[in-house]
Amino acid sequence: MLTKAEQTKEFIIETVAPIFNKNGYAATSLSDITKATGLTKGAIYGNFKNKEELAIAAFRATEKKMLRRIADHQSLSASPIEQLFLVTDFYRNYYNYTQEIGGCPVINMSVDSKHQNDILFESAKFSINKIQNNLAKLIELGKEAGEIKTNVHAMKYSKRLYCMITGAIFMTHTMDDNDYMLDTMDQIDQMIHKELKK
Amino acid sequence: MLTKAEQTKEFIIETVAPIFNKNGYAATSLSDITKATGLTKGAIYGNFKNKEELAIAAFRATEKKMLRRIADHQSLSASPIEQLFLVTDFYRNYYNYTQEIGGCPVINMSVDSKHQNDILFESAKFSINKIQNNLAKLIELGKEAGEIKTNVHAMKYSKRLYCMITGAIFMTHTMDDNDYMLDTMDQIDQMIHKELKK
DNA sequence: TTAGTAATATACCAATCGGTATATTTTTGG
DNA sequence: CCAAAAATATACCGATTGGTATATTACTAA
Repeated sequence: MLTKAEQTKEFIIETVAPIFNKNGYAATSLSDITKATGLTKGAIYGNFKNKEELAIAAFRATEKKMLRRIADHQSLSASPIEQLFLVTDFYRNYYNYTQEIGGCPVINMSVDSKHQNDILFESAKFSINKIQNNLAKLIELGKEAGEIKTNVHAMKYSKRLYCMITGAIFMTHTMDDNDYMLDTMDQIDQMIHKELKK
Repeated sequence: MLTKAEQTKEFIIETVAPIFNKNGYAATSLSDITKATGLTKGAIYGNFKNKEELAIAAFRATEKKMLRRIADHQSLSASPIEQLFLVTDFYRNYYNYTQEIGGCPVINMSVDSKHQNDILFESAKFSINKIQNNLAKLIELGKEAGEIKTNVHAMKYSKRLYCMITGAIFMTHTMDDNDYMLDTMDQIDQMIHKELKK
């Protein structure tokens, strides 16, 4: 059972996460935070050392949820190559999902925190590495399962895929046009069929 | 001949443009601006209505320079398809170029201004449309010149190319790894050879 | 050279910033 | 139910924010 304090802490994080994600660190003020939560500065600073720590906690929570979503969707199949297709499938709905939380947390955080806050920037990089490693692992498992050509360079393709994905995320959000995403995911699916599949 | 006032105005823009690009709008203060220029608030506000107008002018200047650079590089060949290859060539050096000015102005501005400032956000979108239209025009000219298959959908490919490019820009800057860019440009070159070239 | 004007500097404004010390309320274990 | 402790609210802090009115300096045309 969560104590009252832990509940409050989680409530703050959940409430402010989309605000930080939308506005960025500098453009999110303590008054934005108190207004959104209905709490006072005393409550905020009783639960977090400072604004920076709260921003870090908020990003971590958003990231965790997102990675969980990918993992859950992936697990709909046990076949590695099918899981790759499930990843592109996940991103086909990514715009709809991230619109609600104020955009892609990884892209927003990277751009917002570069030149501003090393810890937050490293957090964004860490997220990217996790996702890329996940893709690379799927490719390796696909090789072991005999589904993917053994001469495929897993990390090279993983980076290539995620690079295309981030481009699609950015363009989709900037131009408010999910076709960028759909077209890119179709491209990646074709790539898997033609270049990865045995 | 530029009057003294026009010189000052241009000096301010040139000086603060990379600061806004690096830090974003909210994280750039008037004191950052006066410190960097060595001028006082009186001089700044004598030349610009407010911080927002200065940020707009700064972005426009950066964007203009960037588009000029692409155009200049493109003009090294008269052949449309060769010009497409010159575009990928341009982006192979893009990381080096944009590092100096604090990152890609289009990506930074889009992420920074979304949910914050409509004029700035529209400026970023406008830049993207310019670049995409340029690519689409090259494809159309390539068709007319008999270099590119006539059944190629120009705008569809233009969007696809720029989508991949922005992904590469983002990843390159975030991971501090130009391989993302080089690999993506190689991919695009192959795409031009296999899918566009007659 | 000078008078008028344009450009810049100075000094100031209220509002807000992130943060804290302390008072008050709420929760918790016995 | 009660006392100790934990959590939250209140009231405040100095610093900084974007912006402005006015004084001063620099430029320009006659």
